[in-house]
Amino acid sequence: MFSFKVTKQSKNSLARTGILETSRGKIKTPVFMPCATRGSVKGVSFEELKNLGFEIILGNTYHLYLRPGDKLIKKLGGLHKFTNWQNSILTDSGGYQVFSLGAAYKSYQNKNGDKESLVRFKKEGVIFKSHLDGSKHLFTPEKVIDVQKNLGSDIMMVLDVCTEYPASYERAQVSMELTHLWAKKAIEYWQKKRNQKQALFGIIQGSTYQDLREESTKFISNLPFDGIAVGGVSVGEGKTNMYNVLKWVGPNLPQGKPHYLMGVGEPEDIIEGVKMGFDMFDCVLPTRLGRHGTIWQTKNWQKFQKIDLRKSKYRYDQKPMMKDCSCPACSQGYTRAYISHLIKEKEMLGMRLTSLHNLFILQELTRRIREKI
RNA sequence: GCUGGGAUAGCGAAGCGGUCAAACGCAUUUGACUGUAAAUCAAACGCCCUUGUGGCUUCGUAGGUUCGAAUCCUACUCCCAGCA
Repeated sequence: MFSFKVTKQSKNSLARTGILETSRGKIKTPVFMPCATRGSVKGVSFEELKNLGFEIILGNTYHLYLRPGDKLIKKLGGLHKFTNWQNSILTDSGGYQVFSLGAAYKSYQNKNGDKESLVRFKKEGVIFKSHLDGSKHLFTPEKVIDVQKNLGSDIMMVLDVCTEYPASYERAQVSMELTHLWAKKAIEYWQKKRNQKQALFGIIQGSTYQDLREESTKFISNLPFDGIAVGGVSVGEGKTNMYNVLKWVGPNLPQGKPHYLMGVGEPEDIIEGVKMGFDMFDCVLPTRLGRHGTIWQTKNWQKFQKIDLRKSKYRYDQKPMMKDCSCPACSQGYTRAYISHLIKEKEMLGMRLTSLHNLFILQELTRRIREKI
């Protein structure tokens, strides 16, 4: 089952609160979804996620398909049973990997030292070379649904072409059109193979071009998807460009469906996204920044700043990561000095504590946003 | 005391006549990170500046050989190992 209900609409902006319901439970929106790309939110246990209040996490089709394999996961009872995470799971399609493996081809070298691309586009799908062993794989819109069915996620994403930045108009257009073709094929395939448990979201592309974004919004919104996502943002285009995209797309999204801003992000970006009518967000930043030693701080939950705990000025700093913070790390009395030491020593605990803190920040931010709306 | 081995930038450690301000690793500093090829990556790291196929001073100390020395020779100082 899948449903979405808007519970409150702000008068000042497009912001709204809602309830997303999957067969695993209800999710209050706006929501931030931590990334468990390979079936784990790096460094954080599911109990901790649950205690932080997260109701849905993200998995990745590409990664789980390669290892341990969607067939294995199916055999072991699906991703929820496999991971022991009993709340909702959204799986990304692998479209972003097409982008990130493709964009990185310039720097990729094979065994012979030659540069080669890991990705090749075709009309029916995309041929990947696994970053793990170089083996070739074909992802089609249909195949990606099959894989996500095997994973048993609650929300599936269609295969899209995540356009890199900067992209020429022609390139953005071609990518968008392929995305649309795949979206159509996906929804047709899904209608034949539909089950009652899973939902399917479409993805809008169009890079930083207003007419393309508007066209894509219309096209994707007119297909019978359960939710609408915006992709191809936070790919290096910068905040101004991204906020423009939100402005072009946000007001034109179908009101009754959940709006998902993919790959975002920074606390300020989430605030901006909510104002433009988005309900769902995901991002690797809280855990990645955390592992790299950077944490978010805020005083008023409007403006945020990052501090890098690797810096030596924190060596003697006995304050918690953030003042008056009730995250599992700060509230237990862990100091900057200690965490700084752990990070520099590459001790796992350090990364865990910073990840927990950053995840808490986003969870608390969305909670406050919901309250405010 | 004798016999070997050694002393290189913050540390470890290459180099053993020219292309050496000196590989590499660590540490340090700075920067990046937005649907995770990311517990990662990039840059700086003797001193100076007009930042360059730039200038200056370095490879235990002091001399010497050589057009040219971190690299060869001599003396000295210190370290380490074995034997007395």
